[in-house]
Parts: sequence; C-alpha cells; structure tokens
Amino acid sequence: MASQTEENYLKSLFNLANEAGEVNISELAQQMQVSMPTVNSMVKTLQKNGWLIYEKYKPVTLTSEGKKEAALVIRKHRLTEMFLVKKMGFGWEEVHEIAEQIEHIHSPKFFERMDEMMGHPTVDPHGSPIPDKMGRVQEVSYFTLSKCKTGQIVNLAALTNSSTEFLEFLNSRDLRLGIELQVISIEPYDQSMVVSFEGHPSETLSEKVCDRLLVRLVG
Amino acid sequence: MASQTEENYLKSLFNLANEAGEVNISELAQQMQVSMPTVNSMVKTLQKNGWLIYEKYKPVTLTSEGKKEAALVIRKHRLTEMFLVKKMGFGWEEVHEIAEQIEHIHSPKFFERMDEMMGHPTVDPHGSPIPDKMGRVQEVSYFTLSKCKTGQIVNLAALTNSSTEFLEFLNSRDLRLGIELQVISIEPYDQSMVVSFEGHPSETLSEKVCDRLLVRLVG
DNA sequence: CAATTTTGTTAGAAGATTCTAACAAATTAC
DNA sequence: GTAATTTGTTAGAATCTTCTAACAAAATTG
Repeated sequence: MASQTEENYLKSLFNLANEAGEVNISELAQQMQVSMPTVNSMVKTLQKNGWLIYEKYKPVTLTSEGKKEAALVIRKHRLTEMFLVKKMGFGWEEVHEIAEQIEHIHSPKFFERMDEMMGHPTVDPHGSPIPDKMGRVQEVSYFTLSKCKTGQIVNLAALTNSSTEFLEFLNSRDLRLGIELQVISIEPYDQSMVVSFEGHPSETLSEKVCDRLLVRLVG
Repeated sequence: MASQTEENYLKSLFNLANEAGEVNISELAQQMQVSMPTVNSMVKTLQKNGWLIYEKYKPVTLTSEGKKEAALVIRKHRLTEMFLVKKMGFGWEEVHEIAEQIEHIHSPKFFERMDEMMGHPTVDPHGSPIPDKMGRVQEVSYFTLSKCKTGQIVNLAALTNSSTEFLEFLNSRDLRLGIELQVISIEPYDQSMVVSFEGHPSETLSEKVCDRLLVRLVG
C-alpha cells in the first residue's frame, strides 16, 4: 500500500503526464516542492513498487498499476470535495485543502458511503471528472471560452485552474458551473471578452480568465 | 504542532492517566503497541514540546498544555464518530477505525461544520463525552450495571469498552444507549443479571457484560 | 533483606523522506 | 560544434519513529 507521500507523488505524476505519459524529474520536483535529488530517490522507490518506469536521464512514465493507484487517490479527493460542497455546505473555494488530507484516509466504506449519499456524482465541484472505482477516468472534451467566437452561446462546464484566488474571483462575478454564457464581443487588442449571463447582461472577462473557463456548446 | 504520532501518544496518555494523572512507560508501550525504548524516546520528545513532565524511572504526567492538546484530538475523534453515525448512517461498531484516521485532519472549519450540523452534541455514539473547543471535558458520573440491585430501573448511558465485538454483541440483543433497563434478578453464583427492557422482557447478561454497561438512575 | 522479577534506560541501528554539495549528462545557444 | 546552461545523479547527512541487545534501577517475593 502506498504511503501518503507516495500517494502524493503518484497524483502529481498522473496530473503532469504529457500525451506520451512522460514526466520530467524537474517538473515533478517543482510540483511537489522538493529538491531534484529527493525526487530521484522517490522515483526509484516508486519503480521498486511497480508504479512507474524509470531509466537514468529519461523522463518517467507511470505503469498501468501506477495510473490506477493515482486515479483512485484522485477519486477520493474529488468525491471528498463534492461531499464537502453538497453535504456540508462548503464553498468550492474552501474544499481543496481539506480534500488534500482526507484523500489519504484508508476506508473503502467511508468513500463508498459518500458516493452513495451523493448519488454517484461524475464530476467534482470544479467540473473535473471523478475516476470510477476501477480507476478509469471518463474523457471529456471541453474547450476554453477564449476559443469562442462572437455570438456563441456555451455552458460553463469546468475550470483549468482551481486556485482559491480564481474561485473567489468567479464568486465575485456570480460565475458558477452550469450557467449559460453568450459572447457579446471580443476586444481585438487584448482578447478580452464581453459576455452576458444570468443576471449579468454585460461583464468583461480578461483573456487570462477566458483561458481558464472550460465550456461546451449548449444543447 | 503535534505530528500524528505525537497526537496518538497524547491521546493514550490522556486515557491511561490515573487519579494522580500518572502513566507508566510500560502501560503506554502496551497501549501504543511499541517497545519500551520507543516510548522512552518519544516521552523525551513530548517533554521537549512541553506536553508532559518526565523524570527518569518515574511515571510521566501530562502538563495542562498536553492535556488540552490531547483533549482536542479526542474531540475531533468523537465528533467524527458522531458524524459518521448521525449524518452518514454508519453503525456505532463501524466508526472507530475511520475516526482514528480523521482525528488527525488539520482543519478547524471541517470539525466546526460537523459540530454545527449535529447541533453541538455532548457525547459520542458510545456515550463518551466530547471535550469542548477549549479542551475541557465535562465530568459525568455513571455507574456500572453490575453495581445495581434487584428491582432498580436505570438508563443505559455509556460503555466502558467500545470494541467492535462488544458493540456487535449489544446489537444482537438490541441494547442501545438510552434504553431503560430493569434488574429482574441477580444470580448469586456468577453475578449474571436477568434484565428487562423494551421488547425484551427477560434477557440474561453476564457479569462481564454488566461491568461494561454504564447507567444512571432514571429521572 | 537478599534474590528474583519487572520496569525503565542507553546505545546503536534501520527505514522513510528530506536536504546540500559536487559532479555528470543532455540540451541550448552562439 | 564547442561552450554555456539546464537537467539529472551520487554521495553523504539530518530528522522522525521504530527496533534489538545490554544494562540498571525499582519492586516483589520468599
């Protein structure tokens, strides 16, 4: 069984993997906020446990067992976030830190019960998919609001970033998942967008913000 | 801030303390399932942190800070147990293992929210008092059923032991906290008692069981 | 009270996770 | 295509929590 530390490395590896499934030591060190020698030694440990493939001076790759292990930790994290919001009344900007700790609890029935109480949710409060009990992650194809054209109407479905500051910014503008957004105009100079949505007939969003909003076509 | 390991030692020390507040190294070693040298070194660490008083070859004593720290961990444990039973539908025999892990979560608002959702409960599912936010424990004066005389009518208020096996035994006899018990007779040979309660006009309980049931006079 | 048993201590080591310093390989930039 | 930079590795050490072996103090027992 993975230690808490190992679980955290697996989670980061899962999230950092590129299309080829590769992660560089330096990226992982930055993500985990530890030195490269620390990552080097942990990578050797994870390899011994069969969770990744490592060759000197090459990027590392999770094995299928490693991916599953990681996805199951992410499942616990996202179920917890959803539980905190839906059943305990927390705001979506408050739940990450708590879930970061609860994801390491070893108790299948605890997470089973959360899942049941919520009716088996498929996404967390930030729109990220919740892996299933087998560690399979459902692929979703959203695009960023910044890719939209003037006049388009879309649904806000998820976020590419869930930092507290960004979530608080969204709160301040009443931007919640599920709302319908219409692109009124796009400023050619800085790519900022004027959008309209429920209760907000005209709101300007910077390119930085539009890049972080994942949407899908209405319908 | 106490590590998880330190929190576990503090909890054990709190629970093992005799009237004088003293705990022997060997008791603590047994309770924690570690060797005496391990306890010896941890005790020195806890002393450095100001949580206990230690003198060579003497039993140890928690300081008031140590007692408070311990009581706050116990508060988190008991609030969690109550939450699992009242809000998540677990049985009282299932919650200890889970609470044993969740008690180490660092998030005042998480436990605050549990407390609020339950309307500030004062006891856990096994009748043990929940320390308040300042770490103060409300003293309660129950006595064991085995001290009762024939004919007495009492309320089942708490347990002196909450092992899964004992809780499952109580489940099998429909013995729940709050029920009213009348002592019908006491067998002089082995101190077993015949009692009557809601739906059970005549149930025989061994001395071992009666010693583990804490009751108070009806009224 | 002397002998035995129990309890507690020290010393030394091991595994997990982390670090810094020094070096080596790979990549990028003229 | 060298030189400089970035990336990755090794070696050696520190901290935390644990252990066993050996010894010392305290308590118990005849």
